[in-house]
Amino acid sequence: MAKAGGRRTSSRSSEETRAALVRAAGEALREVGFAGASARDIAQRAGVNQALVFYHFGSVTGLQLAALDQVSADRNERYRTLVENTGSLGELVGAARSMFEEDLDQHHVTVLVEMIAAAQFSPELRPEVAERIRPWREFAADSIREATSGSPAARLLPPEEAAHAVVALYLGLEMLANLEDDRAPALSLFDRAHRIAALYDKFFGRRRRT
Amino acid sequence: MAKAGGRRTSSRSSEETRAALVRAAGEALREVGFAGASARDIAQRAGVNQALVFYHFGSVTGLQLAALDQVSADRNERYRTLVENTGSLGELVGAARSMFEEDLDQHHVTVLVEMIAAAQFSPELRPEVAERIRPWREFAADSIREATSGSPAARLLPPEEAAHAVVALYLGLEMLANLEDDRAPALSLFDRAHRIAALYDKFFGRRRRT
DNA sequence: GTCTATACTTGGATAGAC
DNA sequence: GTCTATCCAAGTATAGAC
Repeated sequence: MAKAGGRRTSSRSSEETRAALVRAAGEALREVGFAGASARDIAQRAGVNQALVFYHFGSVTGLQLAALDQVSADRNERYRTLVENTGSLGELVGAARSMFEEDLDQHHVTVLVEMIAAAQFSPELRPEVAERIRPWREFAADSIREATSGSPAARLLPPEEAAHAVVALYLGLEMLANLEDDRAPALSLFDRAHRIAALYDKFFGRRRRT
Repeated sequence: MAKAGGRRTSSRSSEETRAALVRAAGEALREVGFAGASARDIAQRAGVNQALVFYHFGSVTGLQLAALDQVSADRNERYRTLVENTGSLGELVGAARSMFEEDLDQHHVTVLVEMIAAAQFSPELRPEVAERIRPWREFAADSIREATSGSPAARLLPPEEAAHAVVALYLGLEMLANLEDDRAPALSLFDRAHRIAALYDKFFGRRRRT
């Protein structure tokens, strides 16, 4: 409240510094991983002093979590806009393929995997990371539910369970693609899935409420 | 050759020391992760001096790779014995479920995930880790190929591609189960798959060459 | 809020005695 | 082959000046 009105030249930072640090932390996680994303490394990327990491975020992991937050929020928004324009299961798979490549190109999932791997051995980090994955699964469940509503598919495999599998598969495929530096196997799988989904759409579905 | 015959009391180690270190490295990877598996930590678990890590394996990562080697070999053998007794797709899925729980209980896949996550940012580690994953995928492909031979399934999704998906899914499910400390969603998926596989067996398959 | 300086810790790696 | 001792690098975190 008292901040908005007053002097501008001197207090030109704080919020900006925090943002720069979060941004730099994300970059560091993408480029040098969890282990390499030290306070010194991140601060240098942000062009600020190392001590500010602790002043603003308490600890390095605190900052890393903030970075994960941002990546999660960005990705969720992006996913929503991509999926909003889909009306059939086939289109949904197509959107997933786009997301997959985009995530590979920009190493978004790398950040996630790094944090998950690290959280495995940090009791205080694990719940935090788990919390940030939940939106992914809920979003997947919603998308699947909508695309298969009114068809027998939901009886064979409920959307919530399908979503769990989809998220796990997505993570695994990204890991393998990064590890082997080859996205072809994954893309080929998306194409298979697309064909099957199109077949599915032919029999059921495809009733948009315009 | 010259070693087997001679004195026993003094040279009682070397090979044993190496084995103890490899074993301890695996334990460390399971319990404290890649970052926590330092030369000092591992040496203490093995009950030997820290310097021996470098004498025998050149570097810590060298030792960690040796540990991954051992885990990979152990797991592959175990998988083979489990799958050997399966003749249908349903039984294959059942075996996979057993492996999944066993891997969760003993944190075998954790080791793998830690190494994959670390390899992402280590140009010399990446090919090594990738090399050690290949057997997994080949084994999965063989199993699937055999269980679906002579059926139209292979046309819809070739065994090699299915294997890629299975390995990715398996990795992802283990990661999520560890992260959320809840294996129920994954087990429920295995049960769904089992039901579908049983259905599949009813229509095709089930011709053992006894 | 931001910087400099510094205390403290941990870990990789090697030299040299045994 | 194994141990002790040690060097050096890098990292977290804090105190205190600006």
